[in-house]
Amino acid sequence: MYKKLDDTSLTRLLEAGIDEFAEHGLDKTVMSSIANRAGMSVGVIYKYFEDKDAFFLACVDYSLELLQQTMESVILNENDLRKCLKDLVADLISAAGEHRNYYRMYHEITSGSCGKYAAELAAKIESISAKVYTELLGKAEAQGRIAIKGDPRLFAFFFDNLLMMLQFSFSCDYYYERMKIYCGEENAADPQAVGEAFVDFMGTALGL
Amino acid sequence: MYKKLDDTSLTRLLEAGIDEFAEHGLDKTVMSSIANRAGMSVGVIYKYFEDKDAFFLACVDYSLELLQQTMESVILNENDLRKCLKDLVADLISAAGEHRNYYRMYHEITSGSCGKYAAELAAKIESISAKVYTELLGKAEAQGRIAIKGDPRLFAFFFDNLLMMLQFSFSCDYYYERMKIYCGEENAADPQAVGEAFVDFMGTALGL
DNA sequence: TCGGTACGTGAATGAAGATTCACGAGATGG
DNA sequence: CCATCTCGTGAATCTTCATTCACGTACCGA
Repeated sequence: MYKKLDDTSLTRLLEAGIDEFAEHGLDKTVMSSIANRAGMSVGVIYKYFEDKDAFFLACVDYSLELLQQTMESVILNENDLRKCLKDLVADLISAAGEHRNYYRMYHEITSGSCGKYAAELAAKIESISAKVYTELLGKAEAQGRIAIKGDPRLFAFFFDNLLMMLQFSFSCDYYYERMKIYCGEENAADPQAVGEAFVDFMGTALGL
Repeated sequence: MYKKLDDTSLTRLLEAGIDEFAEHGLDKTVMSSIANRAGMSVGVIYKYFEDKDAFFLACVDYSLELLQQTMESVILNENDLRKCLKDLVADLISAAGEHRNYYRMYHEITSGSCGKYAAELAAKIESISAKVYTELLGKAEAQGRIAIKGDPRLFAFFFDNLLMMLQFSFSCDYYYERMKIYCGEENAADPQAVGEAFVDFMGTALGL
């Protein structure tokens, strides 16, 4: 039963890969399960990709593209800093819930077994978020609204750390459990509430 | 060449396990390399532990014990809140550099391939840090020194998120690369400077 | 319609590594 | 000093995949 791959099939394959990798991690994922899930045969993966690692990296790229789209759709249409921040946080938190697996992929690459790609991947991902935060902080400074003590890069770093953890907390098992322990089930079940608390927290830190 | 395991040998085995797991991750670590590194034979691991997973979990427990010792040695002898915070941060950051591998183990368990242990492990680890932060926040409130808006658990959550990321940044490859990108090489090479910036940041957020 | 090519298929192959187990070296105790 | 038991050893076994490749179907151009 031969079936030619149309142009959407590659996408289907990548998505199957993302689902499997997000669920089991790079090493525990079995190539033939990915093919199964995508409704095609293992061999085809090797027609398009060098090996498992290369395929994994392609899946990472694909999920990053989607994350990037999410981020870019957020920031550009607001003037009020606080509202801007609020929207950013709300959107990212709901994206984390909706596209759980893309964030799991993101988290997966931070793990030890991707060590050899650490530098390369960090550079690739940073280019996404740095853009957003530069813009955000730029606005704030232009408005003379914020009081950052010291190196603004460190400030951006802390901010992104927090935001990243929030996203992981709503997409990865371990961090979700951790959040429940810290904040209680009620809060963990109410992403928007956590987002608002975070905006308040950042508001204070920014001296808003 | 038979050699009886004295009481320190188990420790040696666990430490070898931690080193290997921290370096390669759970799945990529090879059991016989661990035995090699510990100077004994593979078989012995299976005399003491059910299987690879069980051994890994034992290694996690052991590294958590050591992390716990670090945390407990910090907080107890200060009255001034800001100094207390400062010491905590400085100590945790240098611990992250010195006991890199314990933190890598900690990070390893957050990854997808440990999914089935997520809840169990989160509970175990939370019991360590919650104690410290409860104490810290308790002091602050007693002194009427802080102005926490909203649920204090969320505040503790954000605080720990930040601190955890700082520790990962000084111990795990990916996060270290990321920190360099955000903060520049100079800052990444100067843990104490980053720690101080963080204390300032938290100081503002706390309304100190 | 026919010959030839392109490409998906999935069973077969090979490697890697977790786990086992028959062995024998030390310990113990009489 | 011997008999017996304990327990570490590491080569052999057994599984689990990643990767390959001989095959056959669909497509294309003539």
